[in-house]
Amino acid sequence: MSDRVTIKSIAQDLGISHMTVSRALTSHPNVSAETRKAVLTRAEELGYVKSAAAKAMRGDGTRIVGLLLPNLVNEFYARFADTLAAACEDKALHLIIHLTNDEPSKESRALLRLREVQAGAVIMVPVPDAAEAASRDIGNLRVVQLIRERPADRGASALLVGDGPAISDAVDHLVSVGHSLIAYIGADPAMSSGRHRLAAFSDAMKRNDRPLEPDLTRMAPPSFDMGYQSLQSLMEGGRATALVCGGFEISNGALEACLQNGLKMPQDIAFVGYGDPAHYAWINQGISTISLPVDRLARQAADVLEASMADVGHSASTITFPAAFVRRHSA
Amino acid sequence: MSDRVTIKSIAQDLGISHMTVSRALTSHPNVSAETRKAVLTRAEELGYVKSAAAKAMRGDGTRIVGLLLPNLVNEFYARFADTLAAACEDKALHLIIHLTNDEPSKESRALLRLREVQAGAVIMVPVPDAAEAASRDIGNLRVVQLIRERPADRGASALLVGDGPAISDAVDHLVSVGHSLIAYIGADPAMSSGRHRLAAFSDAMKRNDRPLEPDLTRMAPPSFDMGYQSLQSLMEGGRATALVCGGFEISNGALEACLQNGLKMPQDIAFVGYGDPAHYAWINQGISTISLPVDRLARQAADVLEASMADVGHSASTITFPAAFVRRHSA
DNA sequence: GTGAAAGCGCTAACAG
DNA sequence: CTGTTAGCGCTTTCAC
Repeated sequence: MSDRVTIKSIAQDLGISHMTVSRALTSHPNVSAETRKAVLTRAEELGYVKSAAAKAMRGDGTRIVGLLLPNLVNEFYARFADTLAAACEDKALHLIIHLTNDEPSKESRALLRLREVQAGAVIMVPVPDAAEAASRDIGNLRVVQLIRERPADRGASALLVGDGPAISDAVDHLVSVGHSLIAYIGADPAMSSGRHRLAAFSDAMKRNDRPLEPDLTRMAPPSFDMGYQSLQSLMEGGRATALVCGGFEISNGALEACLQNGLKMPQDIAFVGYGDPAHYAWINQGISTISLPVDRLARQAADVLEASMADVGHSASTITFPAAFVRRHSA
Repeated sequence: MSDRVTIKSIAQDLGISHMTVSRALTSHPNVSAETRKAVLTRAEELGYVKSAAAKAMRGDGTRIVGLLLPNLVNEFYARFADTLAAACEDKALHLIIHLTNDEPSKESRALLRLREVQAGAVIMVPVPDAAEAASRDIGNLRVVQLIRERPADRGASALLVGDGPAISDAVDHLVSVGHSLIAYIGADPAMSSGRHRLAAFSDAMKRNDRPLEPDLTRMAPPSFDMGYQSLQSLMEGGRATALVCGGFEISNGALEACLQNGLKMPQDIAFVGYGDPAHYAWINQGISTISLPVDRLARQAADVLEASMADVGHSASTITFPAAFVRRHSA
């Protein structure tokens, strides 16, 4: 009773060869209608389930894809995973999720595991301080980088966000309503995304004759805590009247700090977040933010995944989606 | 170059038998130190990764576990998945996530896929209207039911939430501040969780001499939309002065409706949500809610998972975690 | 200390 | 239309 039901056991049960069973089950033409019916019926009764392991070993490929994210708590990542998982459901793909917590060692282990189960492709948010090792970890996996780009990984596709114009809009807006001491908290420039966002902010400030002040900028590996702490230290400085965030976690952390400190936005500080979780619209009569097209990113990711599962030739592509400055009450 | 690196290819490369390679790689005693070293070095150089498929086919078991959730957008599910995924990371388990959207057909397909890849166990939030078919779908998977209980699935463990006392506390509180027309929106009683929550609400009302009014209760399969619509129709009725929600999605939907309608809480309506997403604390000066111990649930889930992977004997257990009424500003 | 054979479940390639 | 053989990558069992 507890033995696995295989094509052989079905064949034995029916007194035929296992090949006939295999053919019947795979809709192969060369099987008589009645044999097929008998097989199908018996398979159903016995609760036959084909072995993915056996298929994989024959080189037919698993339909496993990996998703590496820092976490699932941040709503951006959660929404991305949600949409991607739904798409995988449709495309009959198995989605294995690994959380890296932005730690290189976890990223390495996750990639290794994925290779063990012969995942065909992986969508990943590369961890910030990518050691050289990373490119070795990917082996023959098709890689799609999300949000952040790690040029070292050759042959990887990338799904990025063009947030320069949105950040620029945010700064222009802040200046237009009278701010001149605008602070910025962002990822450290080691990452492409960190560099680009900082550059966009810096350029916009310069254009408005407000050159970057080290005193008003905070850069480090991005995290909720980093955002929280940075805001605290900024407030201790006592100069900033406005803030632009350059990262999801950072934004949530800084916002939490503002709320806990009872800061009125935009009176005490004009706040521009990063990413647009559903609840931002309802906090403090609306948090202004840089909004990213999560769903489009995820759907595109699903398409890229499927394409890279099918194609034999690497066709690394980089697609950039535009972000937008959404003005609400906090700035 | 693109051929898979196997113990055979390493063996050939080194001019030895693949068995020796296997032994070297598995720390078997009977291998000379220098052979082992040579093998290890070469394997590293070639980027050898052991085939999970081959191991699985030998009956060694994959370390795959499944997680079936309605979605990942609701913060409760996202947090649960996050904590569980982190725990799986530690336990070297592969976590495959399937979203059911509370549709029976998706649940069936997800379970089938999981059986194909020989997942050892699955944690699932059973979909509401479980046809009889469901129990057939689980095959030889170890099942851990989360939040909702489907008694039909024999031998399944369950991780439930004891929210009766918390719901009771919420009602008592509402009555104590003068409410008598208290509405309830919850899952339909077909599900155990729906029944229990309704019973708790009903009992508490009775105890306070406020028998249940059909006019003020809404029950249906739980979803964001259902919560949203139910609140609208409740408001059209114009009688309710307070509301208790009996479900995650319902709570979010009803809250969205309140906010969009510009309802002041608790003045226009005293609102008690269900589940405690981080942002509830910051919306409308704080949303009162029934708070669930997500992290404890997830950690327990991970432990149960690991236990059921190891054990041969089914030891179905049911564990109930207590919920709590968290009073904030909205009620 | 090392190797050869067998078999896990499945299908492509040949026989009949 | 149906059956036999072989082999995917790995480890267990039994030689040497």
